[in-house]
Amino acid sequence: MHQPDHLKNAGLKSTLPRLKVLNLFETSTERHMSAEDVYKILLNGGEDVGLATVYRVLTQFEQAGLLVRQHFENGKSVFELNKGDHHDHIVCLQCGHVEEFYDKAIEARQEKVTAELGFAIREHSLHIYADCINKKCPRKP
Amino acid sequence: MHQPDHLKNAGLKSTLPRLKVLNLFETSTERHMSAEDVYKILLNGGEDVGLATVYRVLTQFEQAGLLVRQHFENGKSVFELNKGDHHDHIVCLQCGHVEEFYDKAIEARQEKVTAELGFAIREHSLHIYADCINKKCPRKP
DNA sequence: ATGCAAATGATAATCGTTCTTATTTGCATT
DNA sequence: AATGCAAATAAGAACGATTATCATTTGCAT
Ligand SMILES: [Mn+2]
Ligand SMILES: [Mn+2]
Ligand SMILES: [Zn+2]
Ligand SMILES: [Zn+2]
Repeated sequence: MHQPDHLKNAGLKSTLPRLKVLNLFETSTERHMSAEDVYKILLNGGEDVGLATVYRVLTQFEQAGLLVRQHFENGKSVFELNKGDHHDHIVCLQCGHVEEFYDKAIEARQEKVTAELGFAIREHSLHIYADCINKKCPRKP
Repeated sequence: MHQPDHLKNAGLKSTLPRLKVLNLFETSTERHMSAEDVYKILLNGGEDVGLATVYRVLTQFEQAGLLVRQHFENGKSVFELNKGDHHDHIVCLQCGHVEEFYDKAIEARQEKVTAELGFAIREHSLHIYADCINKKCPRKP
């Protein structure tokens, strides 16, 4: 789907580390990954990159609009491929599984409430923390 | 409003640092303050406490239900007096001003959406980032 | 093939927060 | 009011996530 061109278009040279990181996001089953996640997965896959480079590249991809950054409550930034949409997140408190959702009614009410209070809305984050009733919830630490 | 008894009731000895911190939250015009905020305000007011103590006390107050912790996007924890309610936040991107709101419709939709996806909702955070149209928005750095 | 700006990666530094530990304090008991 | 002691404090070390520094390497236009 994404090709090296995407990097060029974003004004980024298509270097090995950047291609590795982009490829990981395109092929991984995990949509939401932290810098540490990316670093470890690449290392385990025999691809070695520097941790500092991973951080740098993730930020560049965010600025280029390739990735979107999320701030969950565990203190670390999590990134995901930019699908061009907007969605909110449900995070399982037991296994960390992340589910995405979009609710038109919620979005509309946010606009309304914010406008009524005299603000011009720019962005928002709605994070729901829950227990997934999934029988296979693996209770990841 | 709160008295030393509140500390005792929470199983906390009424020590000087704890009384200072509690009093600050009760009298400050700023409802939402970080550990660093509390520490600096007390110091400027001639009350000296250790920064580590501020962190410890804030966490204890949170556990005792006296304070509520918020995670905004700047990476630092922010605390506010527990009014016993639930509310969400609008943060001005220009001046940092925090406005509180509660919208029954949003809360209801969250329950519904989450249940439909097979989760049992525990908590959530909704943070709206906006520009306040306030003429006196002081554009704090 | 050559040159060079841009990118990398090892490491140091920073920031918010927590931990460690010697000292002090609240407070119940004489 | 003096004593005893568990609990709390404060200074600084330690920590985890992230960013900055800078010598070396790489992509890529010539
Ligand atoms: Mn997502
Ligand atoms: Mn609030
Ligand atoms: Zn789960
Ligand atoms: Zn403002």
